[in-house]
Amino acid sequence: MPAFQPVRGTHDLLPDEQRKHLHVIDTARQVARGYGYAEMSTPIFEFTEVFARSMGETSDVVSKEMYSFVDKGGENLTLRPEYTAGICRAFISNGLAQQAPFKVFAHGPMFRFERPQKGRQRQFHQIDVEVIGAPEPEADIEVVTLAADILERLGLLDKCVLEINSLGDLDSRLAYRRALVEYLEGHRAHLSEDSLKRLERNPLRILDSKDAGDREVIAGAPPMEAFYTAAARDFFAAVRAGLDASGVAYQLSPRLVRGLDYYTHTAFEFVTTHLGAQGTLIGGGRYDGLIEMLGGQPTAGIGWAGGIERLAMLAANLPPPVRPVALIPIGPAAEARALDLARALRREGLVIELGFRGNVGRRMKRANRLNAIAAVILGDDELAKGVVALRELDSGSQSELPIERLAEKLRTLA
RNA sequence: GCGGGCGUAGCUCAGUUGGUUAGAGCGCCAGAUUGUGAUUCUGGAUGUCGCCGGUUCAAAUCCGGUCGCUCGCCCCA
Repeated sequence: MPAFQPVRGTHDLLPDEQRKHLHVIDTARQVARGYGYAEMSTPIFEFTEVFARSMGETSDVVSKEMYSFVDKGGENLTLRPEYTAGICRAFISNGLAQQAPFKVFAHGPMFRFERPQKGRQRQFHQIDVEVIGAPEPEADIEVVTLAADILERLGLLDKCVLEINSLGDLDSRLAYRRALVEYLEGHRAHLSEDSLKRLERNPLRILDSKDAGDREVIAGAPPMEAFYTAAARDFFAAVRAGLDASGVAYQLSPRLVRGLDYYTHTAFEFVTTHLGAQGTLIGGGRYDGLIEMLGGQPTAGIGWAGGIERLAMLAANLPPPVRPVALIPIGPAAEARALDLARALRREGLVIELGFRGNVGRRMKRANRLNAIAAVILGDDELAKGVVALRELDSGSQSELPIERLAEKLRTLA
């Protein structure tokens, strides 16, 4: 029988990899807490409509990348491809409008049926931050600053660039879209095949194209900012002023657009050149129309998501794994005593590893492999004297000490 | 969905114009050391050469298909 492999685009998070993920999550959680964001989770699947309505039926994610299925009750469900829609759904279903501005941090697995690539898997993981019920530019500033602080703590801020843009409010956006389509229609002959398709579904994305021919056409396109309403222009100016005041460096990217339909006003990405083609570490923006699209009262919102795999690949400052203390009993009497001793030491907060089998040599070898800081050897001789032999594995020095002083001594080593 | 590269031991990889029993390093196991790791020395085990088919006297090697990985397009975190 052939051995099973993990499903394409999925990966096991073995302890080493899991440790990196936890480092990213813990760092983000701590920084978010400092900003007053509480942690929450939503279910991994939702009614398909939650995503279809919010992200837009024509977006690539909804139209061809969702893991959708009909459950045994006949419900149309989808494994979440992103976090924002689910959190907004939760905001509505739990009647959280009273708590606005509702500020949360979340993390978890996401699912998209895409061709796997470096930094792109079918099951991947995100950290996520949302602020719902805050129409003020201060929310944009806070959310972006929070992202920058997380990146800094991970040692990544100097490896990426913050690009920001404003898509304007709904009126600005519709007016600009009309003007852009009109301009692009006049240059059809010079557009790439991909962009011709985008012209129908999501013309703004053409601004983002990497194709050389497209870029020439785009260079002559009307600028988005010319279509901002006065309110949209003021809003964006306030956001930029706030980032300046916070000392967060950014680059204006007039052609930055995002792939999901719900974005308005501020759009931003922290982009790195260290990861190949999938260079967005954190991306997000404002989604003032989204809650309403999902059936709630008109409510402003802004947030972002960061790819944990991508962040983990680059993150520095990874704390080293905890070094255990190996407890090595010799003989039946000592083994019985060791069970009790191990529990007592763990209650003291120490990390105790009991090898389950083998002679002293084998257990010492295992202790070494686990990078144990010390081995505590407990045999009949020691038992009779009420002591243990303590061997510090880095130096190799060994000494005897009374068993009741062991916890205290081990704490000084760790 | 489209294009390029790659699949040999647990890991990283070598393997000549197709030619006998497929190799190295690391790791693993055992012994030197039956109450002491790491270091040193000695010995040992481990392969459906991704899979299926074809060419050939002969295939890890050439050809086709397939699955997987990987890089890019696309998309996005």
